Amino acid sequence: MKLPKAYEASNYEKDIYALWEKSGAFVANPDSGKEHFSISMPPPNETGTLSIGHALFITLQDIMARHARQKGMDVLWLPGTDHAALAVNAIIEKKLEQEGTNKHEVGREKFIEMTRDFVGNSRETMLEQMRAMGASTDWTRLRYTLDEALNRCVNETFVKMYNDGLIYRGHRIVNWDPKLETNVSDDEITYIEEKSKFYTFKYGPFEIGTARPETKFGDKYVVMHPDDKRYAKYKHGEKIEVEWINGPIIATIIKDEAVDPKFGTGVMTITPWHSLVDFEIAERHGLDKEQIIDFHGNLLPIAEEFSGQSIEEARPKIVEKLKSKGLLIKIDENYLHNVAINERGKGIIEPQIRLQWFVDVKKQVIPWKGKKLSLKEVLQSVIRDEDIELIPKRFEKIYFNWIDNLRDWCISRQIWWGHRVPVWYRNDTDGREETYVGVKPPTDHSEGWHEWEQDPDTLDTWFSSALWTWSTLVDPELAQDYSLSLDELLKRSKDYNAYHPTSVMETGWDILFFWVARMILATTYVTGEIPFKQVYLHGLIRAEDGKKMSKSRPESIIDPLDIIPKYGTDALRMALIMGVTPGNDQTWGWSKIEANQRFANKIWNIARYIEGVVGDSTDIKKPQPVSLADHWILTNLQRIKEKSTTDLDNYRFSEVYESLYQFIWNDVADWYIEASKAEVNIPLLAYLLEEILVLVHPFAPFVTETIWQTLNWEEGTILASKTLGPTIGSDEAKAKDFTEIQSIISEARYIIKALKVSGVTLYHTSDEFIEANSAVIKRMAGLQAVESVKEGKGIHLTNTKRISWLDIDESMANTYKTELLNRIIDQENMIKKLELRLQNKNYVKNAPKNVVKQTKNQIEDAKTLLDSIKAEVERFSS
RNA sequence: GGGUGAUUAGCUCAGUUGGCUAGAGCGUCUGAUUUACACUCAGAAGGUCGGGGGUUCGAGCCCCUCAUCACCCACCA
Repeated sequence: MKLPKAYEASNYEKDIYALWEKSGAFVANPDSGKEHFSISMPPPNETGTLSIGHALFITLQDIMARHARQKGMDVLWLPGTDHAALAVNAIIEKKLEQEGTNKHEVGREKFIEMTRDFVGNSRETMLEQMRAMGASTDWTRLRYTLDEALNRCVNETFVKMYNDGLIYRGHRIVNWDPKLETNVSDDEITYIEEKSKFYTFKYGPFEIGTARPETKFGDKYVVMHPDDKRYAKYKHGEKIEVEWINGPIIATIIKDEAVDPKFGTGVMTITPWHSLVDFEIAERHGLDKEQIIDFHGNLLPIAEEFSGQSIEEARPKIVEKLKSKGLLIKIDENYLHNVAINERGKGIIEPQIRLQWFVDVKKQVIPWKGKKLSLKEVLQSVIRDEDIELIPKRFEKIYFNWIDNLRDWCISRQIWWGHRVPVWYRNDTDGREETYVGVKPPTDHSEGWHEWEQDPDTLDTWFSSALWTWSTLVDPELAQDYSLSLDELLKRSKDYNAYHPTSVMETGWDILFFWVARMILATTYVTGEIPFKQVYLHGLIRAEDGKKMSKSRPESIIDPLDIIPKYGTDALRMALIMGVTPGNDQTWGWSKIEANQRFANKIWNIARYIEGVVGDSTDIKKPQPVSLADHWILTNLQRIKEKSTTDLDNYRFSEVYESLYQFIWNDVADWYIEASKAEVNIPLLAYLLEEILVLVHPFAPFVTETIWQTLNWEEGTILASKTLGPTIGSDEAKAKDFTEIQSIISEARYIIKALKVSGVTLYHTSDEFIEANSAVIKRMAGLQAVESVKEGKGIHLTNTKRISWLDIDESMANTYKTELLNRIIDQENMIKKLELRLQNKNYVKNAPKNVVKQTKNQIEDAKTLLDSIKAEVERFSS
């Protein structure tokens, strides 16, 4: 025997993966003439190692890819990694900090070099981990967001948007992170609730509230709602003199509807430089904006004596000063408010006005379905018109809500790691300035002008990931030819034409806005096509206690690399699939892993048994059903194949997994193989094994391929390349007969067990059916014998119409009699319920005919059963 | 403030457009067995599907409402 007793995953997995990779089975072939199926792998951030979340998405996508291959499609699953600008930058800066230095000391060039080394190592580790997970990706098409061709796509997109007026540079309020010294987008911010002091100050005739007195130095506008009757006597634009922190100032009255009259006193002063709402008020009325806090979080000279002090240092002193001037009215110690922090790096956000690059989401210049739409409108249109389907559908509502709140997208970042903004500036000696926006740096040197200098900023990571579905399909060779326009480049790229739009995008719902929406935005704009037809959104994997896995609780984190060597990749994959549903989080459970390690071993042992039976048989190629069990298992196989195909097409992974589990373990192992021990059909066993291996392969690729390779029934083939074929025909009536055998066996087992007897014989009165199947019944029910007699006494089987009884003394059967009496009550209740249903005229009138017919059949069956149970009880009583 | 999801067996979860007596894994209990597998087999117990109301011949599933938990978005000076 070639297969050892138990499946030890770690002995095989590496070799199996190497075999697949060498075979080229995962390499897409656009010229194959087959229907194409393509998925872009969401490129993991190059920040170290893969997590259990990555393991989940690799498993889901791998099942999709392998399933498509089994249907005979040409599959491209394109792998890649993301440079993850902000996330990586934060890691490097932290490292520098630990080494007692910072990015300014090491300089931009050295910093980027360090980062390159770091991501290079991360990348290698992560690609190995993807292989360990069994990812059937096309490694010949591996991509990286900073590849030259992808970088070109980024620049091309930027330039195209700039020329269309969709990208502009402007002084706008942004979310400034003083810690990482960059701004971040609205979506990268999270809020934490904090208790802080809320101060009320006297401001001329008004009372104003604030949690941030240190921003108030420049406040010279006092704003109230135009309809607020309390302040009707103050006119818009009216000037009043008020005593303030550093002496008297002239304040101007502004009426604006942004003020909530019910909040506090209904009056506020504004700090346009450091608050979005204030900024917008200032914009509406053309007011001055003044910076109070610098980009490191310290006060500027406007604060006079407090200049240069940090926020934390200055705040109490400022309050003290206002108090001493008699301007402090009260302090609320228990004020709850939300503090904005940067998700990466956790710096506290200080809104600041900065000169930044933005994508205009409202300008209507994108040709879409014969109209000119804005980016925002295109985003809405593709979902509303069902060009793109979100799975589950409920995320559409969340998606629309996000778009409704969408503001212009700030795409420039002040970090060093990433795609440089493709814009250059130069001055001439008279101080005039020129700007150049282009895919490649400008090369001209004009008389009287200084050299061109590139904009120091880099682009938001999501700007480059937004192009991922198509930038990865651009031919890298062609991309070096800058005489080609982007349109021509796409047109001539074979992969782009074959694989775009991609079939499905599989990713976590947590990056629906960051990534999915932005891919739609950028791709519809540049290519005129949607990036994908469907979006399958998976949930988070929570720790065993139901809480999020978090670095602050290291014990909560499950590392796939700890699990794989011990339990095997297949066990991990199936544990992740068990009970998974789109959009819902799942809780980690060790019992799932253990259950699936056992399942892999079960498959192994089924193979091992069949291997032994098949031995050196040569005619295993012509399987035909003979016994009732043969027909039954083939009928079930047929059903399971159809079901798993449609279910997988509809992304019902958990259901497919579960029905395969039941089929293999219960039907094949516990019934069919056991029955085959009484009546063997060697070619059919071999056929069945092969079919099972193919069916489970997408879920458990390693154990199935290992079995296939070890058995080596078809020299030189690999299971990963096998397609699903038609099932051998079977007779349904015979299959149904086998279920009757199952009833006989189950009932016999049950009685024997309940009465704790052994060495029992089953008698029947020359019943041909039982006679013909006596070997299977005897073996599987654990009987001494199955014999035909003219008459006799014993405990009768009630679940079958065949007259048969077990050779057990009726006096032993009191326990069983109670059981029978209970079953009589059950059956009578059931019949009553069903008859009531039939008596209901509306039911008969409205329910589908087959449902009504089913009910009638049920009643008949129940009555037959009831009669036979009653007869048995009678026998006991007499 | 607006929105979403969850609530089904002791635990973790499935349950497709409403239609057989609501399922699985783990756990529990009772037995069996040593050449496919103790990573096994046979069997059992365990659920008024969060509460209330409604629609329907029929509701775990649809509608209303309440409760608890989790999450998302917006954000107030």
